[in-house]
Amino acid sequence: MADSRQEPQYKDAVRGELQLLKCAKRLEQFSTGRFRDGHGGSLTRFDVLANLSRAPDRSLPTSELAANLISSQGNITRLLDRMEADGLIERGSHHADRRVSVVALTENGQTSFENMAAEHEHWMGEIFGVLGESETRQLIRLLGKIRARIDAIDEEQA
Amino acid sequence: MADSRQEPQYKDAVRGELQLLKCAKRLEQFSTGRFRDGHGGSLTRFDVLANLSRAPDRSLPTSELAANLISSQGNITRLLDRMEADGLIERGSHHADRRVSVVALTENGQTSFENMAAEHEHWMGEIFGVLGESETRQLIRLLGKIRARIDAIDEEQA
DNA sequence: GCGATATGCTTTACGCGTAAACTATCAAGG
DNA sequence: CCTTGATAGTTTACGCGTAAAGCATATCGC
Repeated sequence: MADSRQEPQYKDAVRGELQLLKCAKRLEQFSTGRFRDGHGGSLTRFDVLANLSRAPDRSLPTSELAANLISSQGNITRLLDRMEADGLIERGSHHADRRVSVVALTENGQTSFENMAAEHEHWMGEIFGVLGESETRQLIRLLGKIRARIDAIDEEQA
Repeated sequence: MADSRQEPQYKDAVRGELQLLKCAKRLEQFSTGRFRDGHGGSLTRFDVLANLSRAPDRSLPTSELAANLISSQGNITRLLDRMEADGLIERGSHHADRRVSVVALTENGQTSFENMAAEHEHWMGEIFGVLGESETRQLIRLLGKIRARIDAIDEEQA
């Protein structure tokens, strides 16, 4: 901080950030838009369904969902409220710990998820097809490095 | 759609999407968090200030701002309401067309922007420093291809 | 001119993100 | 026991995104 020299790299860094954010926003817009038009869903709802569908008995405590989605606890509550109202999930109680509420996929939620997943995979294939396999893996690798770096910086500060 | 063959590429495509979205969300979280702690701002507010700062006389009609930010007109109104309340911008009227409201940076907004910009550049340098120059450019290139592909697909459908 | 239409912005209703305060429950140590 | 502290969820207040309806003003074709 004492030394405020301008490394040439910095300009590309800001360009990189912009490109990254815009690209992600565009992608999210694309997916959410398609989900909205087809089913009632959004990308986040899809993510919830995907997590539940992968879970051992298609159910998870709320807190584990919150950990997988990058979203705060408080938000999950309302999200699940709406999804429960739409009949995609059900909330039950944990046998041993009365604090936790267990979220389970309904039949309806499961089939809804399967339809969405198939479409979603198709779209992503169309989009990432523009990069070859090796470029896609390259992209994944670079993004991973960025993410790890951010995590590291945040930990330093803490 | 008739042919639902599973190309091996598809799996990497979905992985790529996830990685992209998570990385971007993480980055936005990082920047917004730092801006919030330091100044009152957020990444979006910063973007508004940046656009105004680059404009010929530090002012732009609302509609042009809306075009540069990826955000709907309706949202801009409230965003500018808050920023005006915070004394960062001022709204005036257009000399010829009484429909348009012209947004201008205040002194306060300009200095606030300069501080934010310096910090922001520093953070991005720290983060993207983990990639070399060539990898950063590579990342920018790949993201550009993805974005162009999405635009192309959307246009096809339209 | 003047009605139809387009444009710029605001308003409204809502989805989804955060942080922070609150409630209920559980687990541990005196 | 029973306080003390951690943990699971909910609630609240708010920022910021969308779409759609509404209002004022311009503009175009008659």
